[in-house]
Amino acid sequence: MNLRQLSEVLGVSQTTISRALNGYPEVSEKTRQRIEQAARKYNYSPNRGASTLATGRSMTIGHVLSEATSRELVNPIFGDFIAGASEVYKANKYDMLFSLVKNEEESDIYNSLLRRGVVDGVVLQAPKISDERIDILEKLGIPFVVHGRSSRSNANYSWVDVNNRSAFRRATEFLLDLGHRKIALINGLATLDFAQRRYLGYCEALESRGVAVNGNLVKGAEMTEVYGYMVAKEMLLQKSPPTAILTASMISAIGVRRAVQELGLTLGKQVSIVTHDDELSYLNNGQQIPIFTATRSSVRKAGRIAAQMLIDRIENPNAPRAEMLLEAELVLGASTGPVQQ
Amino acid sequence: MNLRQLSEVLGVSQTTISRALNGYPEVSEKTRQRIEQAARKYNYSPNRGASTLATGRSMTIGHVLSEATSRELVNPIFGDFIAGASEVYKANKYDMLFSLVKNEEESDIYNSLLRRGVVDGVVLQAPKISDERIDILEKLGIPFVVHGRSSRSNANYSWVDVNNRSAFRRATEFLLDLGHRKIALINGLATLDFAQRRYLGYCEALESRGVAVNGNLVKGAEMTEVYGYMVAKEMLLQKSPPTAILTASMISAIGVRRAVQELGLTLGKQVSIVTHDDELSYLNNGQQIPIFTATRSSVRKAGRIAAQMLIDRIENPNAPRAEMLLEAELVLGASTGPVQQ
DNA sequence: CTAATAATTCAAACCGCTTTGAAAATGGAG
DNA sequence: CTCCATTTTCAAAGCGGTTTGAATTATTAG
Repeated sequence: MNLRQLSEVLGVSQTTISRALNGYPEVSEKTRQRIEQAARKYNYSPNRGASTLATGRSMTIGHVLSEATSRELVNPIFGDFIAGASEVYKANKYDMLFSLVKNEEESDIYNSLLRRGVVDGVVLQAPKISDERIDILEKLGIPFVVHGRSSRSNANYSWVDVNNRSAFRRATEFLLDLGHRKIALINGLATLDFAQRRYLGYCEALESRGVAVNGNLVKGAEMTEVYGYMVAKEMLLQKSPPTAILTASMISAIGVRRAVQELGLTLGKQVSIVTHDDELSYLNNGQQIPIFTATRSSVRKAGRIAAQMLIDRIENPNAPRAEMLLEAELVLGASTGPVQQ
Repeated sequence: MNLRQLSEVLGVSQTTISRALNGYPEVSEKTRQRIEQAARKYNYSPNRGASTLATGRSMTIGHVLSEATSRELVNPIFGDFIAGASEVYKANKYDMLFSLVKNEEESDIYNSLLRRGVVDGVVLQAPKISDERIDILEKLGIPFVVHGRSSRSNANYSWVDVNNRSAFRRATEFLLDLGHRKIALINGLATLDFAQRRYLGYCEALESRGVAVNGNLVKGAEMTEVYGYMVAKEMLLQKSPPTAILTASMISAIGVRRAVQELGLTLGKQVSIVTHDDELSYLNNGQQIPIFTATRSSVRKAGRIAAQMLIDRIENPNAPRAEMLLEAELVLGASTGPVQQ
């Protein structure tokens, strides 16, 4: 059933139907009722291609996820982030388009999505410290929102981010307070902005207490379980092993725990761990007492906020850029304790 | 730059350009070259809304993910599955549309996506033993492919699935061979088809060796780390605890491991674990020697296959339904050993 | 060199919706 | 009851492609 057919059935012009269904005031309440009822009865919804063409709006938002060219890695937080975003999209009648691209194709895809009128805006994830994508999007003039920030960019864009720096400063200070001095950081990929900020927070805390940053105790790569395991094991076997480890995600923390236990050490005794907990739905950090002491911030919430910001930008292009800095909680769990002599 | 503008610049009709770009034979190779070059130069791509309208094809495939109404849970395998699918979509110039819906809205969404011409087909994930969605899709006449199967449905649909039954039969037999008789199963949600099949495989193996299935040793729910932990702990504290545990995913296996270790037991000694490994990119099952003995099958590969099947169905609606049963490998890891006296 | 055929190119119709500017219907005031 | 202002409805013009059937040009045969 299309618009013309419905208009014939109802004996009313297509204009009137369109107006009635899109909430324009030029149609009487009585007619609107009648039309809405008929639309339901005959199972009519406007064709997407046609309305896109007529309005110039696709009612679709793009999420582009780039995978490292080397290893084909999917970010574990991805699922929860877009789950949050898609709640908001649905409420606002947007659809979500998803593209997975190799790094080197990423600039093209934006151009292509925009040019073809496939999306009305995009969400940028996992920005690098210096990220040319932001400039590309700025230049193309697509509405976009960044999940995270890009430190070196001086473009004026909208973003949602966790206060990674202060979270990791606090986490490090907490470990210092427990007497730890050899504190390792098993970070995310060093080129990513969030990892950089966490590193800065970590350094700040150490330096404020007069503890020198030891390069051997800082590593970063994609946050897999195996990576956490490998690095932790290596560090713990050094002649002067760390007594505490900060790690960038629950997944890598699980790997670190495996290494600790394999070496016959006990969590919270010989080795303390603090991680960052994105509150992934399938990976709760324990129940009453968290498994890991953690800096905690819901990535799903971040998804919701990013989605709403983007919709606002799309529907009101002249509004000023929005910024939202989410503070992480520091929750105390079973994985930390005072340093042992 | 749109088609009309490009045609004016080139001094060629719109028809010719469209044909040249879409690979029709009615245009000379020389003209085609010239047009393709110009398209690149002027950054022209056909508008999606317009071509959707003209062709009736949206070149978009929908993935609908339903979240349990009670707990807002995102399936951890989701990311890798769609990563696989989206490789294939990209190669075939399809886009991927993603909807997260509450269970009760799921039937509507298909109707809506189809009616509005938003997608050309959909992928159905996590089918239940008895799943009305399959009938809905059948009735609507949308091309679709199921990731998994629905045992009670007698509809004739295309699917890709892991041989869950034989995988878990083999895994159970393997544990029996090691002398285990008290073997627990920590399964996925009992309403899901894959969980049912795994349960059947488990029962088959036990019964073939004359071991009775003990209802206290079989549980199922969403596969989170915490769930694995809780159930394992409870079971291991029974008066007659299991000596081996089968679990449905790496995530829950990690929870089981936590319980085992917390009770001061050793993996592969007092307690053996076999899990199913979907080969998630961020959760490798160890390196040289797998952490867990596991039935292994790449969910990313399943995503690729499902995508290709669906594209085939869309482009060739009369082709017979396709079925693909992937056999899981049984890989030996460090989490299993002979039963202890 | 012309006629017949094949290879290209073209103008126009169509896909289904939104939206404009004009026309018709309704209501209120004089 | 007429006239004017206000509501309500309408026909038609896009939006930007694809595709059909006709017209043009190039090629080959006679």
